Amino acid sequence: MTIVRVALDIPLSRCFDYLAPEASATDVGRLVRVPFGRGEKTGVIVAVPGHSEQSPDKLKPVVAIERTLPALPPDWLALGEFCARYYQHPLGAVLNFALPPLLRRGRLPRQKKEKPRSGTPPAVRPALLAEQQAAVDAISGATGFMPFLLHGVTGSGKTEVYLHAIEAALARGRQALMLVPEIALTPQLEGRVAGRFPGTRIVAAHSGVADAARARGFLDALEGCADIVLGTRLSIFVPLPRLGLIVVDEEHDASFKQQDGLRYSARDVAVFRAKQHDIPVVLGSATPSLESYCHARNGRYTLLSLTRRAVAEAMPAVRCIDTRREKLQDGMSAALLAALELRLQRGEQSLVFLNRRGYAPVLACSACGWISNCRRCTAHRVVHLADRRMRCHHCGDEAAIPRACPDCGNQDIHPFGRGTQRIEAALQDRFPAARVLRIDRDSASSPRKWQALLEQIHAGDADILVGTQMLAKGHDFPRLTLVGAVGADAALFAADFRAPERLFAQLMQVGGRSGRAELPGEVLIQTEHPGHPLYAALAGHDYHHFAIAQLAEREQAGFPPYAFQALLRAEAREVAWSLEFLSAARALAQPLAGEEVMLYDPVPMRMVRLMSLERAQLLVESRSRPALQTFLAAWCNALATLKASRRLRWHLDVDPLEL
DNA sequence: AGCACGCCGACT
DNA sequence: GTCGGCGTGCTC
Repeated sequence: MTIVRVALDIPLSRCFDYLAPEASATDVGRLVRVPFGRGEKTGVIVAVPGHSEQSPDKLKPVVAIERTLPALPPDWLALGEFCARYYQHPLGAVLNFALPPLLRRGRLPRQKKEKPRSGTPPAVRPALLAEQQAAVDAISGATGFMPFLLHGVTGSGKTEVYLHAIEAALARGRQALMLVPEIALTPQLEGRVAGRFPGTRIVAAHSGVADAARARGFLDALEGCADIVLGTRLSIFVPLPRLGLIVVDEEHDASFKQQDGLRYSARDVAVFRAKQHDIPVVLGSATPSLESYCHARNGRYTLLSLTRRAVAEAMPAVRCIDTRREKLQDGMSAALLAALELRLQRGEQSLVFLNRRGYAPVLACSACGWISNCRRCTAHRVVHLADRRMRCHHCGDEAAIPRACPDCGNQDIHPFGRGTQRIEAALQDRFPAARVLRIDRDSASSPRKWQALLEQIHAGDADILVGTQMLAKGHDFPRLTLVGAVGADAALFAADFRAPERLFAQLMQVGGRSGRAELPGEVLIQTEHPGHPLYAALAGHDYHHFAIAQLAEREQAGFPPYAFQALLRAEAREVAWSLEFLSAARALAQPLAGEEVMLYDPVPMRMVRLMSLERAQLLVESRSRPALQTFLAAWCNALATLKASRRLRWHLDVDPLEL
């Protein structure tokens, strides 16, 4: 009697065996409907083992094996098994996550006639600079697994390198996979790729794609008829039998790391997958993650550099404005205001960058010390003057702005600090004739509104943009010649050891928005630490200097990438319960952690309360990834047996981005 | 995760 | 005497 081993989407790491009289080894990778408990579930056949550990009388027969779909290939299952092992997540849950929702439910997309893509002639291929050509040659010439770090300054034409490398892969009859950080960036990229490769089947894979289309794309890729898959982090799980190249654009971007469920890093999984397929992988960025840069320096990755802007133009002039001696006007220095005025006179656009939306981050009573705290989170409710409400940016808790202090009745309550709305209002007040446009998650709340704002900017219907990091990514504003950064210092001395890395990348990215076309750009950074090495490196456009200094600090402190980390987090109604669980988990870990694994003490999280749950975490660290992996596997096993683990929510985050 | 079983408090 | 609370255990 044939036995099939099935991975099911339940929070258990083991698989379940079933009887399947007509099954054979060719059914590995097929979806299967099985009885489970009182009901039925859909799972994936991961093996057809000769024997079962389970006593034969306990084995139930499968309901049906889905044979109209092609079986998922062994390498796809192996990818899932790797993720399950590495991220300590149940295999069934990983495979379920990797499948498009429609297939997950055992449904098939309606066979859609392939709409023939217009046979427009390929878009013109701009001539490559020598550096670009060298990068393309290196990537296309790679045989077998080879990770590249493509470090290219803003405007150096990284995308052109990707497209050439993809072209070479297609010419060899292979498929290409390209990952980008955000959905918002895929449509324009899709257009560019489609224009470049007419006659190829391009599949978009991200959460914005409708269920049927997503399943269709998945199956097309699986059957080998899709040539290029383009998408966000989840597209790393699209099966590609002829895969020949993986590209991860903006590889430093935090959105490649999933922050719930299967907490995987699509960038890291991409490298694994390239190794698995024995193909090259290109990680591209103007500000590479220190992890990738470290690999490039120690020779594990090949560094490809694009140092020159493809369109002949200078890098923007970056300058610090020392705000220590000055009385700021609405948070802005005289120098910044003068620079804005100059752009207004010249009819050029400016951008004031400030990573804080709302009017003011907090409302406070001057008499009794009352503060607009959120009822559910350890956070302040932010003043939104536009709709006269105060709102928590973490949980959405909101209320009307009170006329008087809720505690003492004092009418003298004030907003403190400033956000984009306040800067917008101040600028409008100061430059009444200027068209000030605010771009943040409030003003660009839907794709339609975002699109409208973009069109407004491009049409030249805006003089001063006030925006958050939303504006930093992927958009060109030809008439933008000034970027002013306000309130950047906050990240300089933040508790998170990755904060400087993020700040540098962010300022580099937002600075890169200025000075395209023939107009030279200028970046002004308001700071109380004008001599800080981070700003000096930024002014010198010297990523390497900054990165090397940061790596030295990290090595000194024993932080990643010189150590590997995992975080056990717990959340409960009271932080004491979370801490109690973590203490028990730590006790359990003690005998499992050898010399090489370091256990820290459980601590409340920096923002203890979120959505009425109080959180704590326990950091585990090792210089050796294998040692950490071995430990985590054993620990996870033990944790499952801990009965306290069922009374609260907990999860393990391997390679966490935020501590 | 679901879903049963199972043993202790307030209700017709 | 029952209804129902959620602690504990199992699912091939």
